[in-house]
Amino acid sequence: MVATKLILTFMKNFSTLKQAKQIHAQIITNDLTRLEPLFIHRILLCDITNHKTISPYILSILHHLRDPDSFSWGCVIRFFSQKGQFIEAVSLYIQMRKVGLCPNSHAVSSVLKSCAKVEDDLCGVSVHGDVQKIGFSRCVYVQTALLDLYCKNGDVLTARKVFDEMAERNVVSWNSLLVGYIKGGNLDEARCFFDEIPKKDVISWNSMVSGYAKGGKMEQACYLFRQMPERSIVSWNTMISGYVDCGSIRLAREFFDVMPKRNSVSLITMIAGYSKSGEVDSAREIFDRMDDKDLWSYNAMIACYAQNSKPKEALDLFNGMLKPEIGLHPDKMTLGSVISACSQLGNLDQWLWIETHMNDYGVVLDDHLTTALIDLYAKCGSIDKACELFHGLRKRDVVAYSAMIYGCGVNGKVSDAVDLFEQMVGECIDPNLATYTGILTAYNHAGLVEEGYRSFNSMKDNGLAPSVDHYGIMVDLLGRAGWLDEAYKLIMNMPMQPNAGVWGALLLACRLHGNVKLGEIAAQHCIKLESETAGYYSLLSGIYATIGKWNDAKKLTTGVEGKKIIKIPGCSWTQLE
DNA sequence: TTAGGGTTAG
Repeated sequence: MVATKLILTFMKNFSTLKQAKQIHAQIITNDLTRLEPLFIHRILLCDITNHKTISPYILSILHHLRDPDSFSWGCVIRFFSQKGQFIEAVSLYIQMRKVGLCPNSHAVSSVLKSCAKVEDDLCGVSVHGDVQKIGFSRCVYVQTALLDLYCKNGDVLTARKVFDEMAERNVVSWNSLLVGYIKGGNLDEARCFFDEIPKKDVISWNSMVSGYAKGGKMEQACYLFRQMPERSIVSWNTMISGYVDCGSIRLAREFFDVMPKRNSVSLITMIAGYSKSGEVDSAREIFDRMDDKDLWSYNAMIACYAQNSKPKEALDLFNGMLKPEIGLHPDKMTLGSVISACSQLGNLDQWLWIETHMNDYGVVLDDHLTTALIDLYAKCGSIDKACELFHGLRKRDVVAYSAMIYGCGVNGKVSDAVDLFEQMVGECIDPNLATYTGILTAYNHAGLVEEGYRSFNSMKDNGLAPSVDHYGIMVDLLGRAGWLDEAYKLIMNMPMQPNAGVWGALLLACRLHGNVKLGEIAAQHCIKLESETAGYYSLLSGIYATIGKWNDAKKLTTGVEGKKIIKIPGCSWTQLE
């Protein structure tokens, strides 16, 4: 009975890893093999929030059983599957099969769900083989999990076949296939299927509304939403998210304001929406309203700052999140935004500090984070480290190549940038706008006008229309090389309004080459667009000074002092603080 | 066993 008591303690009383370790040690020393299996199963089925830390103990308990049967294995597999540890669930299933045990329906339906999540077609197919061999044809749970797996793998035809052959179906079977049709992109077909569902529940309705919302068909989504016999928080959140995705933050807010009950998803969706539309203050207002701020809320707000050029605020919030009174651990999402913020500030130190805590956070660098780091290291001048990370990537995509090309460009390694560009095209990866920003920057830094021009003109061959930033780089490149008239002509032929960056590049070039006529034109535009920037006045005054127009030069300088215009410090990739 | 929220390059 001592052991029984210990197990009950294990189930109810641990909230820290230390406690779990102590209780586990007691269970092991009391020889668990003599316990009734029922108690073991109760441990596994109990709801433990701190599941990651107890996983090793669950495995240890399984291995301490003298002769674990298929029920024990099934419980453990279900535990891992329910707690989101899908790879572990699949690997346990494989172990169980190796031991020669026949899985029960719990084990099979759980492992099918896990297969769907780990996106391994092969393991799903082999479990399907088991299903047919062992014979679960009448088990609605197993059959539904199977059809869901095929839906998630994008094979709706096979899913339909499973559905048609099912001896018994419930609403989950219908919903699973409905989502399969929706994910397949054919909304009309999905709608016909939805209309056929004999007893729709709120999930059927939500799925269909979400299908319309994700497909950008908000009118249909709204029409269906109004017809719903009952609505859950998810229904409202789906509508909000749909409006956010199509850029209608005002309509999203209307739904948000009238919904009967809100949860953290509602708030996070609004934060992301405001972030997308650049309304950082409104996002912060929502964030401050949240009572229980979890990791997702912090991630949304930190991402909002990072995406809206407020890197300092992003890092402040990140550091606040780590304080003991909040005590949250960052995950991959957090670090992605934090690295982006570091990169914008040229602050490598903050990252180097984070790196020493990676083991505590339990975050492993994936390709996504590594790509962000390539950008960070390259911008901070550590091009060799960036290169090392780039070569360690499992798969190099257009983002990784673009970051690396840009990194080579700003570090004066033009031939490396060109090689990478060609290598990328050789791997059949299409360059995008950012790739061209990188390669044009490289040509610009090296002063290679003709090569730059050729590359700029080749953008349209790849179906890309240069953005205002690409024009800015070209004007800079032409201007620095002294081709001022060509640069001016390029500006005049731009399909969009030139911004202060474009005119500023021309102004700088005029200062370098002492061209008063174009310099005055450029300065006029710059001042019109950004009158508070002092740099333009001093550039123009510099042009006057080089040709001896001292009075004009002086007038401008005193004008600046009189107006108290802000001087923007020279831009550099080193930290601005 | 099914539905709603986030991350990388410029």
